[in-house]
Amino acid sequence: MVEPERQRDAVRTRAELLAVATEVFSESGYSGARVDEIAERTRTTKRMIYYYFGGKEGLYLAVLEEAYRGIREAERGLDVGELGPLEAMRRLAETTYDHHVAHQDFIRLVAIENIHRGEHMRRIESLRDLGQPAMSLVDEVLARGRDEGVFRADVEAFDVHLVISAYCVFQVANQYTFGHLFGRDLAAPENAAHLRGLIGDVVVSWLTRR
Amino acid sequence: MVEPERQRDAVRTRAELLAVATEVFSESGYSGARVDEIAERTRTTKRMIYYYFGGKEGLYLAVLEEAYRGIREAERGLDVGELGPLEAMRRLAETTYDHHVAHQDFIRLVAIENIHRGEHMRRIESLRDLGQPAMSLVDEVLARGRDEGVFRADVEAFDVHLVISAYCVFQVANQYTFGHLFGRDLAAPENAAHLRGLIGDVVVSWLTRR
DNA sequence: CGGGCAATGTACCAACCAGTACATTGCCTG
DNA sequence: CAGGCAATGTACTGGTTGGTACATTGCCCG
Repeated sequence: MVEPERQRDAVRTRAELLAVATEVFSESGYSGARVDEIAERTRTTKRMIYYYFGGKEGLYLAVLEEAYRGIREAERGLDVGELGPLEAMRRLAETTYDHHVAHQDFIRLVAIENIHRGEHMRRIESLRDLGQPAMSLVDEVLARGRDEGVFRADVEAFDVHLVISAYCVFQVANQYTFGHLFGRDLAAPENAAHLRGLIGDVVVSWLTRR
Repeated sequence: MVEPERQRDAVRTRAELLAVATEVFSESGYSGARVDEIAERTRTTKRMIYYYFGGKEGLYLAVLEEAYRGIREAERGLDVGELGPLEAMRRLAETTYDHHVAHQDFIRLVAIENIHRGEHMRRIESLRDLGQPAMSLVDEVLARGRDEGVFRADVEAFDVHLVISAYCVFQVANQYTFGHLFGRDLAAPENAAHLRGLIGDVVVSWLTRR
């Protein structure tokens, strides 16, 4: 049964504002984003931004929180339980790569938030220690590999997660400057397979005990 | 002989504007930066920004060009000729780490430029293929290691440079969000030695032939 | 040493932009 | 079905901000 297209729908209005705001903030940064532009791209008006989110900053906070929530959701879908530690770790790294490439808006929001030294993020309670689940997954695979004697024992999960994140975030976040400096396009489809395999290789050969 | 403090000094005025603008743009981003604030932090007035740089964007372009020029200068100081390929590569990675930690303003400018999809950078002729020198250094060490049989032969200099850059840039560029998500401070001095050694370990164990 | 121009300062403007006062309308509940 | 409130629209504002018109001043060169 399709819902009748109501003229008034608080949920839809709020959701639409949030979706458009995510786009605009991610395109232009916090200061660069225009409240009027966000409203214009919506079926509603600027007035509603103030009604639902209090103001530009409140809207940005909601965008940030929602974006992180979405990422956490996506992370939950990952399961490497049936693989051996070596292949599991490779899968982890390469899936993280895919994941980042598929969520460029989110990476851009994170970059923007870092420009502002994380001052907004710090005020969102639900984001505290949000990284834990992702790191637990790494830790699990790492521990399994250590027990089986295939991984070296002197590396922490945090370090592994850091190396993987750094590589995958950089791909997206710095694609324009890095690409220009070296005359290569990190986002070009023909490079994807190689770049994807690269982080797998790096992590596996780093962790493999010899 | 100390120069007399002249009241008028085109060179000094221009340089001061550029230095302050670098700070302000790096602190607040392109849209967030205020022309008036830049002028206020200077011994001169806003008028001079338009006199020397044409406008806000011209000033930003000059900041970007100058920042990249400074980095290229710094890179030239690096010499790993007397070291064996293994130690040279480690030195390369760890020095890059030091270098990025020491030039956070620059990393922030790069992040800002990426938010704007590199549209300003593309218009600066002197930045075309500026990455070449840095990559040549990596290539040299890599080739030496391959010849001596200590490095694997299936990795390109570009890939190595990418992995190192990604890790080092991430440390600085994402310190706020990553630090908050995991309750760790990437910039804390007590973590520096470990984080520095980490990228050395990763690169060396990745490249080492077994 | 004085004319002329580079360099600088002051005061101002018009557009922009986040935010709001006030009116209105549709939907749900009793 | 009607009354009340959540939800929405319109029109406006005051401060901000990039940019400029016009005046002035100090330095260098002939």
